[in-house]
Amino acid sequence: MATIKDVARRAGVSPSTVSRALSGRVPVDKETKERVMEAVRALNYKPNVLAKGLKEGKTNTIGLIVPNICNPVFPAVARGVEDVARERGFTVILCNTDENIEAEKDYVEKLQKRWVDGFIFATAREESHHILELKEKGFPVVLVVRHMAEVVDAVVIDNYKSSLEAVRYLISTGHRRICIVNGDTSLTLYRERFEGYRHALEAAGLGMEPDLVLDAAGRDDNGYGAVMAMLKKGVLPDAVFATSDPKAIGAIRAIKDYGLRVPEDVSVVGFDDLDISAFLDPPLTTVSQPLYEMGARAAQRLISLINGEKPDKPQMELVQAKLVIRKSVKVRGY
Amino acid sequence: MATIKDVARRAGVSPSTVSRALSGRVPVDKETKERVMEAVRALNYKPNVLAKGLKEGKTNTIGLIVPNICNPVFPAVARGVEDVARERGFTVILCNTDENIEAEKDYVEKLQKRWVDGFIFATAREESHHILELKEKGFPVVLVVRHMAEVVDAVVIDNYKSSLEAVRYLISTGHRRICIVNGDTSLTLYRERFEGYRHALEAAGLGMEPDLVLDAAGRDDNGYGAVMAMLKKGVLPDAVFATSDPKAIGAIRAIKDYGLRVPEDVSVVGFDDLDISAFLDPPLTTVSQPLYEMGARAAQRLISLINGEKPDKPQMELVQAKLVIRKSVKVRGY
DNA sequence: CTGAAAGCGCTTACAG
DNA sequence: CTGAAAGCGCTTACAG
Repeated sequence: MATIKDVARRAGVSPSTVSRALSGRVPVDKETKERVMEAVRALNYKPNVLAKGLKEGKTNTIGLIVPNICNPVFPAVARGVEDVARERGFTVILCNTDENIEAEKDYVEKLQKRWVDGFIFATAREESHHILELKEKGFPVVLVVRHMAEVVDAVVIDNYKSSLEAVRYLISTGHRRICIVNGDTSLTLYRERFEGYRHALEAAGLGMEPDLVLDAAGRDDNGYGAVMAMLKKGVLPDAVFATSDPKAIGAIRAIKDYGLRVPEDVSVVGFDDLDISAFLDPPLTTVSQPLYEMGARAAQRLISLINGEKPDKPQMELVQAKLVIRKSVKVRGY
Repeated sequence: MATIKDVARRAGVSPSTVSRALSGRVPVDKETKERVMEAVRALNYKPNVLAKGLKEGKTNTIGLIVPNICNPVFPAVARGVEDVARERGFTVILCNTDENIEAEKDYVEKLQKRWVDGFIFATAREESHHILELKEKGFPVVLVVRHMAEVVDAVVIDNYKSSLEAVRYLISTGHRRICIVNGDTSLTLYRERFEGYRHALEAAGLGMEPDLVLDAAGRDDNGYGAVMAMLKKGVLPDAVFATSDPKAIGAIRAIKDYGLRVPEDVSVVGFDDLDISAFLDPPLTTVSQPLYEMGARAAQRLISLINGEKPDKPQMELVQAKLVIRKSVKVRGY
């Protein structure tokens, strides 16, 4: 636990000089510097980040707020964040909020007090006023996966377009009765995916059948129940568009348990492209989100903000999602 | 950004008194305390954790070191850690090391210098001398998922026993040619799982066939290739014991791609019980690891250590894993 | 180029 | 019960 004083003593200089030699921002006599470095090595000196942070008012730490790291979308995002953070000398604090805004506020308050230099939120909702407040206070904030209006920097995909494209693909392969298994529509992202679905149908002159619009909005709801209930009612779609891969997995399970085949009887398209999705039965055709890249970019952006870059206006970075075609969709010869 | 001085001024007392009123550890006049609390509220004062940490030599922060949060075993562990950490007023820093010992050492060195009060490692290997060193220095350390000899506290399952039980189940359901798809045997945990396999076969008087011992040790190797290669060689097991669920998924995919059915032709048992495993086709029979609980217990243990509890000797906490029987194993009427 | 001093925001022995 | 002082380990204007 050598301190700067120990190093100074050993190198025969003052602590100030040690500090300067280490910072590199101030000219220091070459030979002095060498002596300091020598002592640093000998003592295995590591500056105390706390003291440094207290003095400088920053800690090189960022808070990453996710709904739940167990939701398979977020590990890759977190990994992207952490990789660029580390590379730039930052450390990341992981916070799970379970979509609970009060819990999130508490967390943010706790971390904010000079603990953390900025936040990445993967939890944004329309009601997330605390995020706006942070931003207004001048606190560096960036959003990922979910965005809020245009007022806060965000790294997201174009959910509307991706969903539109996925449903168009289903239509172009001969599907006419396309069911959607949607998530929590209090989230913009799921509303956008729904709009993509709606417009794709509309553009093809297909009406939207209320019976084919399913909900799987709960925390661990993967749509199995909703799809099974639909089937049991005798409603038979020729395709299911699931707005997440877990929901696609739930839908496939329900279809099979009901005694139908995927994709021969019902095609299924997912959204996410999780690691396992290529290994499902059948391998899942799905919208691939570049989750790692989104995390990485969010971290880059945040670190720029922390380093004092003042962009004229918040920027919404769109990263490219793309439909990955595997085997869960049958080309129907209508 | 009110500081303790602002509060003191407003309450008409000294900063020392504010500090004492807030700590609760020292008697303070009731009325004075009220005035202080009043001022705290009015100013929305939050103590600066950095300053506090600098003074007290602790930060209420723990480092969680995992190989890769994208490996689906770790999110649940992380969640368990974070939940109990938060409850006890701690914050968790997430570190991914990709099994790279040098990267890990760097990380640990960086965090150690009073940044972090203790570590939870999910990355332990036999070569992890730095973990031992930390421990020897008196730094609070606990291991989770993987353990090291008996010298460091750890929260793990009995991998040998769980694996033994799984293979016994396969034997008791009439399987005779049981293939194992094993992971990286430089990890104790995979060696233990292998031993369980070996002993179960031995106890049943079944020889171990080298052709049925498969390796899927690489980072993203889920065994698809190894199983497919075996099948193509004309080696046909009646069951596959996969030592992780991702490997079970890879094995199932390979078996099906080869034109065989699961479980009619080949049964499959996994290990982990991931969230999706119940929704695979067929729903996977697998050893369920209580990952969340393991994380939670590891955090409890670590926080006890941080709070100065000095157990006579390191403790290896065994949590219970259990075989969950679903539909990927066929009872064969031999 | 370098040292002595002040200060970041707290806590805690030391007096009273 | 309470205040003034010292100190945690750094950094950085201020002199020289």
